[in-house]
Amino acid sequence: MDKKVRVRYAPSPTGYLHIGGARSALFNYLYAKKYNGDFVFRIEDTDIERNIPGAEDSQLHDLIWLGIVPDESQEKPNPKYGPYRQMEKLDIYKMYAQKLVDMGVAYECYCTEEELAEMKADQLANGVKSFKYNRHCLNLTEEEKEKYRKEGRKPTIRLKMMENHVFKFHDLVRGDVSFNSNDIGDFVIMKSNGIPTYNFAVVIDDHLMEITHVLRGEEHLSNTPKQLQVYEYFGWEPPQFGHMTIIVNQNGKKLSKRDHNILQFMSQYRDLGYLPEAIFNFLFLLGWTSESNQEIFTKEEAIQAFDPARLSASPSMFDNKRLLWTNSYYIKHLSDEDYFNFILPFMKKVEFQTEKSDDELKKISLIFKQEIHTGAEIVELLNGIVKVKENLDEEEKAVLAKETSPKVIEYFRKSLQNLDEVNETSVKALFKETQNATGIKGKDLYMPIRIKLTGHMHGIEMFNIIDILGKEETLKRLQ
RNA sequence: GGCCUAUUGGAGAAGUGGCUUAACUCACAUGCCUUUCACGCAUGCAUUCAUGGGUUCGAAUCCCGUAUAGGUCACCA
Repeated sequence: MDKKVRVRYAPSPTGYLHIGGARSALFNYLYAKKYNGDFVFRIEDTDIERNIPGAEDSQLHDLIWLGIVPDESQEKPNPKYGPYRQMEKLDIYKMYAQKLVDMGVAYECYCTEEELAEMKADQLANGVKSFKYNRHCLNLTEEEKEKYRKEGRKPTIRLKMMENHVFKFHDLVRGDVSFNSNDIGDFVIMKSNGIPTYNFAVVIDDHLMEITHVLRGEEHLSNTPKQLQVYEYFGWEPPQFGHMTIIVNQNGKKLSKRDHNILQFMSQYRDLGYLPEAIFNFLFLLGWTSESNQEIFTKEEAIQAFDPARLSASPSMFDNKRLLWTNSYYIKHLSDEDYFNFILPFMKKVEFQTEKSDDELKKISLIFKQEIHTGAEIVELLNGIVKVKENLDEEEKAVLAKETSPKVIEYFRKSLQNLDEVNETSVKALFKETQNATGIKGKDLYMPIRIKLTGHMHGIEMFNIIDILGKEETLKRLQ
């Protein structure tokens, strides 16, 4: 019987859920669900200086918001596989590192940061093509070690790479990939503070947690041989790896925190009124395409369709416009009830002239359902109606200055005053009546009134504007 | 610099030797609808697959070189 599929998303709690992190979590999740496996959420918190309080909880909860719900996490531990924080397993790493030392394939290294930097500079100066640790401490005697210790030096533990050994593996995304061990220097597996490095801790964790498949960012591709070396020494079977391409911005550069054109964090999208389903769908198609050219996927459809072999091996550009399009699609297809629940918090930010009941708000919200791309847009659109734009531009002034305009406005205002009920039919009839009485029609008829009411030449239908403003405010503005 | 990877329109991309005079979606343009904008609908948008060679009856698809871009070479993950 095949092993149960187990995958993981393992962020370091150095920040909030990032768009790229969400994407790798998504693909791992899809893979697990497609094969009825488990999706594990694990914390890689070995860089104690960069950890941020609260980051691990927000990472987890933003993921859940997106619909990517872990089967195991620090909140839902399985005793067989926990703990889910690396800092809670320090003894375990220490024990495995010692095993490697005892096997003679790992050794203490007493070199200081300065000595290492000097070594690197020397190698570079002597035309060495790639920097590798020179194994200065490989065969240290007990006396030499003791001497270093007396100087106050704390050792790291380095893994001794095999000689001329080819690490070959089948990458789920890229196909067969191989590296030669000669290109890789002996790397640190335990830092001098007793905490394991990433490349060591992942291996121990993935093995202990029985992880079967690892989909991760391309930046890990060249870490893979190091990790394979650890697997090899322990005689463990490595998981299957797949390296996804990175996300780049419009300039083809890797997404960085300094990129202000692209929102980086999930919470920012939530606050702006993006729907989790839309982001899920957008992320799904960032570097992955379906055979059928389908563009809109429910979660279930995505699970069924997903195949890591169809992940693109070339960088994916983050296209804001496409995200907007996807989100507006999902907004349009919300039921009126769901739409209202989604949009209400945004509408509450608008200061209407008169108090609005939920029913009234609901009616108003529906006017914009086909139009908005994000929840936050409705605030802007409504404010454009609720507040008259103060400085008219030349074109707008010209419309009001036209000799026919005062006539239209005056007649319309008076008739409106006598109107009992304001609704679509009655307002339309009013325009008809104004047209008949003044002999003015088309743009000359509608534009002056529109500009008088909102200050804009474009916007939603007039009866809706009047409805939102209320009769009293409308009359005031027509004065 | 070493190692690894990628390169199809404005963007995401399909394409794995003949069914491709390169699908589909977004963007863009035009037209229809409409008092206007948006929505919706219709139409248009790569003689060409980074580039130079080669293999083949036939190449975007296979091979080699060149260019460009990215990743990595930490006691960061």
